[in-house]
Amino acid sequence: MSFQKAIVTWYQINKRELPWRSTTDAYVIWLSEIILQQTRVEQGLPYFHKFLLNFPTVRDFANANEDEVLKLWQGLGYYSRGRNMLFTAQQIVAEYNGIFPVKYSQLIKLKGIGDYTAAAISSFAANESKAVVDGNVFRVLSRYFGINVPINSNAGKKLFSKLAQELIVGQVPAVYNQAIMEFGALQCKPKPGCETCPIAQNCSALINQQVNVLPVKLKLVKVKERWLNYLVASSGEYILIKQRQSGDVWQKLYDFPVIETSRAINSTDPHFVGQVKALFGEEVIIRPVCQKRHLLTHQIIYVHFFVLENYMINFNQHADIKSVLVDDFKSLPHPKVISDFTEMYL
DNA sequence: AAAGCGGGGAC
DNA sequence: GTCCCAGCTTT
Repeated sequence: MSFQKAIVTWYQINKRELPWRSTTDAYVIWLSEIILQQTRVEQGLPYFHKFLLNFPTVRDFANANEDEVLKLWQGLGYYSRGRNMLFTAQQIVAEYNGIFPVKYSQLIKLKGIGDYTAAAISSFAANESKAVVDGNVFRVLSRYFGINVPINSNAGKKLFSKLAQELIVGQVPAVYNQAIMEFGALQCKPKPGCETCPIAQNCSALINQQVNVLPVKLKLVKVKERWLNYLVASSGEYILIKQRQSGDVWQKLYDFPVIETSRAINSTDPHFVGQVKALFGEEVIIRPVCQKRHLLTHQIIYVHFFVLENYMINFNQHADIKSVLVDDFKSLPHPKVISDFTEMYL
C-alpha cells in the first residue's frame, strides 16, 4: 500500500470530529486556520466558536474595531494574528465584495496568510491540489523518508515542500492534507506511538533508529530576561493606563505605566524611586503588591506590580497615559499577566 | 538567514 | 526544566 493510501485509510478510522472539517466555507476555514497557527487544537477550539458566534460572516468581522478583536483574542497569544485578520477581513469586503477567495494565488497575497495557510484554505475549501507543510507534516515526512535536512533551514523548507507537493498528486487534496496533519498530531507525535503505527514497516526513521533525532531543527532561541515594574495608579473609580506600541511584545494591548529595569528592584531602589517621582510627583508613595514570572518563547519577564498613592500626573507631558474607569479598563484587551492581576486586585 | 512574536500542554 | 503546537512578518 502506498504511503498516501495508508495515511488516508488511517485517517478515516482515527480522525477527530472538528467543526472546521464539516464546512467548505472559506471564511470559516480561514478563521480556524489563523487561530490554529502555532496553537494546539484544544486551545484554539473555544476561540473558534467565540469568533464565529461574534462574527458569523467576514462582513461582520470587517465591521469590528481593533479593541474588540483583540479582546476576543485575549489569552491566545501572537496577537498580530488578530490584527492581521481585521485588516484582511476589511480587504475582502472592499476588494472581493465580501466573498472570501479560495485560490492559492489570491490567498497568498493576503496579510497573515503564508504558504501553509494558503494551501490549507485552497485545498479544504476548493480541493486545489496544494500540499500543506506544517509542523506535523515536517515530522511525518522527515521520519518516514529519513530526511535529516533541518526543517527550519531554507533548503529544508524547499525540500519538504517539493516532496509534499509530489505526494499529493493523485490524492483528494482536502482529505489527504487533513489526513497527514492528523496523522502527525495523533500518531507520529514528537513522542510517537510506533508500536501501533500502520506504516512502521516502511518507516526509515524506525528502521534506522532515528525516530528520536528526526526531524532535525536548527539552533535554540536564546531567552532574554527582563524586568517590568508596573505602576498601578487608581483612585478606586479611575485608573491610569497605557496602550502598548509597536516594537515590543503585546503590541496594541493595554496595560499600566511601566518602568523597565535590567535587574530586579524593590520599592526603595533610588533610581527606580527617582523615575517614579519624575512621573508622579515627589509625594508619591510606592507600595509593592505582587510579583510573578511570565514566560514567553523568547523572554522571561519578571513582572512586579506597585500600587501608587498620593500620585500626581501631568497629562500634557504624558499623552500616552490615560485615565479611564476601572470597569472600562477591564473591558479592554490585556496581556495575560495583566488580566490575571486585574481579576485578582481590581 | 535570523530574529521577533504568546500562551499552554505533554513529558 | 525541554520541546513544540494546522506559522507569519520583519529585518
